Amino acid sequence: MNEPQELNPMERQVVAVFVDGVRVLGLPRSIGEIYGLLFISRSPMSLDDLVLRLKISKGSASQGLRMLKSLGAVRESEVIGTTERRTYYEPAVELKRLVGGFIREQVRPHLESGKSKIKRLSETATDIEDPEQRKFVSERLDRLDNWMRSGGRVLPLLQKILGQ
Amino acid sequence: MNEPQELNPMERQVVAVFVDGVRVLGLPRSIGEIYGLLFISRSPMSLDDLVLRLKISKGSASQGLRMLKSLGAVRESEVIGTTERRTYYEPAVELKRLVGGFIREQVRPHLESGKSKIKRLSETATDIEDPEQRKFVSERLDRLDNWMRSGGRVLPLLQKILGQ
DNA sequence: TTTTTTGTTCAAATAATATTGAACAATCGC
DNA sequence: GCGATTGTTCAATATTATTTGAACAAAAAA
Repeated sequence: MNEPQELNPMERQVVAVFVDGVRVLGLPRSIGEIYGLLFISRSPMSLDDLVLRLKISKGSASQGLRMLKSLGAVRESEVIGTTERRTYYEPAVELKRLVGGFIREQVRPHLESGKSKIKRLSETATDIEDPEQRKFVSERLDRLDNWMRSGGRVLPLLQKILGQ
Repeated sequence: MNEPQELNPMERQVVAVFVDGVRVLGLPRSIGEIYGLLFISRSPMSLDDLVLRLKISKGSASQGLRMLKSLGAVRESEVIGTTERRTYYEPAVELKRLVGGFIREQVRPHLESGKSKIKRLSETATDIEDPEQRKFVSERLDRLDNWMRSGGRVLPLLQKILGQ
């Protein structure tokens, strides 16, 4: 009932590509390992499968799967016709969905919190005594606000374009 | 000849916004501190100014400025009419330029190396014995390749849109 | 030439982040 | 109920990334 231990070369290299990929996105390596292995596997895998094949701890696998679920990057697969208690996972492979999840979970929250911080700063800026200084700071804060707006406008566009 | 030490509240908060911002982009905090302070300062600053006001080491400031230069996010400012030896820096504040630099330095290289890794894997995949398995792996690698292409296509668009 | 100023480099120290694993909960089957 | 299975949580630990600071180089001033 044990899984074959080692990853084969193809699996190893695909996993490496994803490990690299998620690092660019600022996500932990285990996320890339898990998603990468699911991506190149023909059948859904359980938490235990991942632990055995990737040689990571149950804790890592559990947390990694949780994050991948929240990103919409994996789904629980219906294993039909068995009295199987374990849940099996398969990767979501539509780029649109992946990008959407990343934007929703990782990008939007920062944009929002940034916007509100800047708004508060802009209000503070009106208190600055020196008119020259006040003008300068207000201008810069406006610019910052514009950046955020641009970001906000670009995201849905991104999703649209990447959905073919 | 010493700088005023502490950042004032406005400066502190603007710096904090940028520290947050660069973290999302996977860049070190010092980058955000340096750029943030330059962004909200009316006059260009030297390396020493940054060290004094941000209380960071000369090493950090030097490395941070180097990276910001490579990203096109700061420029050396011409301080006219003085026999000043120090170089002074001012921020590049055009979103287009910042996005362009980030894409060029941080995004493109990863996209390129990813593409070539996948290309190599696709060639390897043709050696897989089992036809079903070969088909599956090839499909997935194709998909991966498509993701990369989509990414490549989206970048110039991004730059265009963010350039107003 | 010697000293001072300005800035860079990089090994070591530190800080930030991710992973582990043991304890715990929940659910199933007996 | 009781043991076995599956999965979660989180404090301790390991790993990775960043920052520091001392040594160094280059160029100007004395």
